[in-house]
Amino acid sequence: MRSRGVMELGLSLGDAGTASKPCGFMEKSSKLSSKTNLGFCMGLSIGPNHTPQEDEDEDKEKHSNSDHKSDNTNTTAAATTEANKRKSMTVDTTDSPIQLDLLPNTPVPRNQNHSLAYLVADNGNISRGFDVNRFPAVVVREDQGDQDVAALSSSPPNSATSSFQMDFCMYSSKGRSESHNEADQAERASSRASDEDENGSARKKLRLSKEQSAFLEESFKEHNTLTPKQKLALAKELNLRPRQVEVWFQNRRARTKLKQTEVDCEYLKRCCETLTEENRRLHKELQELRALKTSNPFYMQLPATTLTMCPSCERVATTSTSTAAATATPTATTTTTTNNQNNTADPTSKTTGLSLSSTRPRFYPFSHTQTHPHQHTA
DNA sequence: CGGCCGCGCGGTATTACATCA
DNA sequence: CGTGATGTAATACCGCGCGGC
Repeated sequence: MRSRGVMELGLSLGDAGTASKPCGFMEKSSKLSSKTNLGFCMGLSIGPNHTPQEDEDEDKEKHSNSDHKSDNTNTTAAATTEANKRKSMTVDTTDSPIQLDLLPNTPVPRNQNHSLAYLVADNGNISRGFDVNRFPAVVVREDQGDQDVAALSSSPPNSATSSFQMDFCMYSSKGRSESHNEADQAERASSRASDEDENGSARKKLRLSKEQSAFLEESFKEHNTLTPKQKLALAKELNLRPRQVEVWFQNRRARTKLKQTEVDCEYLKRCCETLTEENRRLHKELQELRALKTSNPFYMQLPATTLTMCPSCERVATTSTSTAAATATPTATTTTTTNNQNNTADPTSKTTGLSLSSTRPRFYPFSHTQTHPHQHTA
């Protein structure tokens, strides 16, 4: 992991990025599955079982072969080659467990028009839908002559999303908006499918299920960047492609940063307002003192230390030796005791690491006296 | 030292969904 | 209630820079 982009403003978003427990998300699978009717209870993986070492090897292999390369490809030729690679990879069943959704409740299938023939629920219902975000259609569908799959598979070889368009599988959509009924979703899915029939290059981008998002969120709380191993494990756990997991984390980091920037902007805005107000107050105070000087020359003959400023609350106060002056000029002292609300919660002093203290007097020859115009609770 | 590779980030396009008139 | 316009969030991609090898 790099440290380059880590919270340049020195802010922390709570859990994000604080934990360093490796593969913490691995511990969450059971938890998540139990609390959210996560659908994938069983996987019929055609490939061998994976040990961590195998995952690592697989990771290496994928990186040497992988879809990731295309993201950094600058030439069209290379992109085309990579797209072809990816397309061919979708036939590889190693990473393509057939998922059986065992949810008792029957959620709304998202893409009902995609074949449901392979879906088995524990109550015996044949139901569910395919999630185009999941496993490769070719594995189970192409030999069925499914026209949707045929349409999907007809993506241009140079389409950067060709493999993605073929990624789908059964899934539970229980968490999705309940405002959409089955017919709705089927209709929309059908619409999408027909769009693809017309234009095979249409990008297929469907939202992750709530379960998937929640799981990713939990993982993000554990660590906001992923090692290749973690990425692989997450992808397997959620039945997503590693690239999807990677992209999700990238976007999640971007969202975090954006939100933090907004918070910082608010902070700075308030600081600016506070300082403006303080500046105005000080100007006013200065004018009053000047007026006092001209109207009451004797006042200025008092010792210089009679007007001091409290370093903690930054109010001008009069000492016992200036009682007469204070009494004579109640306006001045009243004005200067205008409370600075930010003393107890200086917005710049917390997580931002920003400090406006340099804009304020740092040292005052101040000593609290009995005539201090206010009380400190500290 | 330069090239390659992997990765993160900023920017942006695209899509899905929500809200409102 | 249905529908189109609009806004927002989510997902995905591209290009670039950086650091390690």
